[in-house]
Amino acid sequence: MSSANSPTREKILKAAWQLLEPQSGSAARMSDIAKAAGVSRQALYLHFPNRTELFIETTKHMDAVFGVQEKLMESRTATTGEARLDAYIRAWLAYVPKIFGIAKTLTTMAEIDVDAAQAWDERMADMKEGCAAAIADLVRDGRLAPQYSHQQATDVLWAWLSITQWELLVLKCGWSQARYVAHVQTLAHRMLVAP
Amino acid sequence: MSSANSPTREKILKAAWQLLEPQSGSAARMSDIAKAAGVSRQALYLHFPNRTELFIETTKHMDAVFGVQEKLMESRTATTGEARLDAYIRAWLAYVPKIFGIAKTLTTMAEIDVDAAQAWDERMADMKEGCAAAIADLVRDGRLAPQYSHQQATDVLWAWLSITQWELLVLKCGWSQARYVAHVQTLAHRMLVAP
DNA sequence: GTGTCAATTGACATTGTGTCAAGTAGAAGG
DNA sequence: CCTTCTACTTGACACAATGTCAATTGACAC
Repeated sequence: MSSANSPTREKILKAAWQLLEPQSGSAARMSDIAKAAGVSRQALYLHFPNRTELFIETTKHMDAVFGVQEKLMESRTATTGEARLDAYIRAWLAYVPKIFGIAKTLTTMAEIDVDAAQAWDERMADMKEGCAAAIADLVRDGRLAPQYSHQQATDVLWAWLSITQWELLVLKCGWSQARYVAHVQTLAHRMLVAP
Repeated sequence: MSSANSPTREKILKAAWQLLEPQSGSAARMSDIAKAAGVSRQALYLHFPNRTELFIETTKHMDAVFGVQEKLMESRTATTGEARLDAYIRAWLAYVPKIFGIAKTLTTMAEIDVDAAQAWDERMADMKEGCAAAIADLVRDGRLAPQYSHQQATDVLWAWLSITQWELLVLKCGWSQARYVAHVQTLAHRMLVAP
């Protein structure tokens, strides 16, 4: 397993990341990653116990590089609940295209692999907390639409921000990223915010 | 490949269907299906060229048993566009829980297998046609909300009716089926139908 | 009876993951 | 200069799952 930040480990993570990029078709085998990283296949197992764990660590690595947590936290600085909702939607959706490749891979693996499922669920739970916080501010301002409970509003916002939803409209229907963000924001305002 | 409706073929399809049922964890190997069907593993290859094709045929078999096409067609009999929209949403969402297991399996396989991807895409394209037809009736009645084009309205309705969206709210968030149907219908009315 | 057809049996190739053991190269330190 | 430690390589192997192949069985029809 060796030290947490060895250059070889970095090379492997970088290669995995690159191979999971949306365009490069998701069949990233251990040997592919090893070749891309310029190390032996066995070196991968010196740093990660298995394929699943390698991909989980890759997502953590991406999170660290992009500073997701920080970006999502910025939405906390908004004064009104509505502004916070907008900021959160914008910040999260800006992140989605970057993580799409690995997200798809992990969710696919989650079908069979319990660890992958758990890692993914945790990730989605984190995102949901952000949704809940934004809705909480809306409630505080007395602006949550009356037909939704706090919990239900959180649930639907979370579902609208899901990566699969982004995939359907942006990748399969060809919407632009900008149009998609505008769409979700409209949706959130019209359905969740009281007039 | 043998004849299209032999009893063995039926047994295999039934076993595959049963093993792909949502609750029974999606790891359905060829040997599992053979055992469940009470035939040898090789018998599967006498009726289906490979695992992908077996699952594709299983979905077709389910469609036939449930009579999806007919049920979805019934929404055509609605007189107003709004009624048709409601009917279509209701008919499709009633079907989703039944096909969830195989849907998940096929979409997972689609990540690696081109044939599975194509079969799934075709299925989703069929569903989208139903969306387009409902929206067309709305347009005919002059009731489509002005901010959406015909195409965009079709796209969003299609995305809302996606199986993954159902999965998020019903399976992961624990919404009841009835609440979910009501939610999507509210969404469609408030966002797509002009006041 | 004989032929035919579906199904079984058992062996095998292939691909990918993960494990293991022996060997190597280089840096650190005496 | 020599040892020793560590990270990495090499090559072999076990294992699971898909898919292929050939020989065999058994039932039914003619």
